[in-house]
Amino acid sequence: MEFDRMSSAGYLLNYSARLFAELLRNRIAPLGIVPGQFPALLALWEKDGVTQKELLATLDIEQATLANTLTRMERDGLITRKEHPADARARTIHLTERGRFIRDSAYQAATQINQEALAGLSEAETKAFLDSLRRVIGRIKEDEKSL
Amino acid sequence: MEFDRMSSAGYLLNYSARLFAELLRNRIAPLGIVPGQFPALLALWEKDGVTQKELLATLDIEQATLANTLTRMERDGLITRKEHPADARARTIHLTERGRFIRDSAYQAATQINQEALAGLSEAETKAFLDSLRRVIGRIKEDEKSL
DNA sequence: TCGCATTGCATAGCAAGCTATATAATATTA
DNA sequence: TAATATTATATAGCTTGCTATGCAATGCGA
Repeated sequence: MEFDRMSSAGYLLNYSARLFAELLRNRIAPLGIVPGQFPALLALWEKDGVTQKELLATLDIEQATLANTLTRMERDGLITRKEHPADARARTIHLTERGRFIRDSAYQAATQINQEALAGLSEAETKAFLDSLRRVIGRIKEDEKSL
Repeated sequence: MEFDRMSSAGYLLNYSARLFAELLRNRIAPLGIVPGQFPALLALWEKDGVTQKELLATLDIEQATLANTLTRMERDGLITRKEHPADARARTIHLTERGRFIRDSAYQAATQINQEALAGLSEAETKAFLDSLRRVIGRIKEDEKSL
């Protein structure tokens, strides 16, 4: 009556994010990776051999979340971690051969999912949609600072 | 280079959903509730005394997720569960006084958050944005069926 | 250079989502 | 009506996010 979920940006964003994640999960399962590993993989495909701290700086998650994700990625044979040559606290993160190998298929999967999910929108609508998303994100991050 | 997160609907949706949830979490913390309880509360404020199955039918989550959320809501003193008069397998779900009491403040908090987060968009842009979200959701759910 | 602050990472513990499976009660059917 | 199927809910175990905290190594200032 008074609060319609389907008119609430917060609700719609949560729901669509879950649907997207599910789609992606199904699509990349054959590659042996899961959605939470995607951002870290993207970053490592760009630049390998970095420390956790350097990797973290390129991602929008918390340090503890990344540490746990990296542990699972190591368990799954996607990365290895070596001692840092100069700082015994740090470790450098390296893609395994498998981690490197799946790159193209993973890109393709993600690109396809985005295309399919947005297939109902025109090119102009898609542009506006992504732009609105970026502006909403920017707005919330501004807001947070002023707390 | 080849895959820019900030142009990926999936990434932007995940990120904005997390930011929204964080905002909501902070805003409703004083009420003693958390974001995951919101949809169930909305439904119960509309109609109380229902079974888990009836409640589930109005939500977009899985049965097991709801069962766990209800257990936490009971622990937190928001609901109680009574034996169903006619079916010993089922239980009816009832808001406590506290669960009923926070209704208006919770509505207000959610409404405010939506407004603030969308404050950078014009009315027309907001409309288009919500409409795109609903269309994307619809599209993915269609897709899923044909798997 | 010794002591303290900072830094890099890990761990604990929680929420909220999922799938798969268990359990008990009810309903159906041979 | 006895055996079987279905239904309502709960539980186990996983991921992905979070905050708070621990711990060891490094860096810096007196």
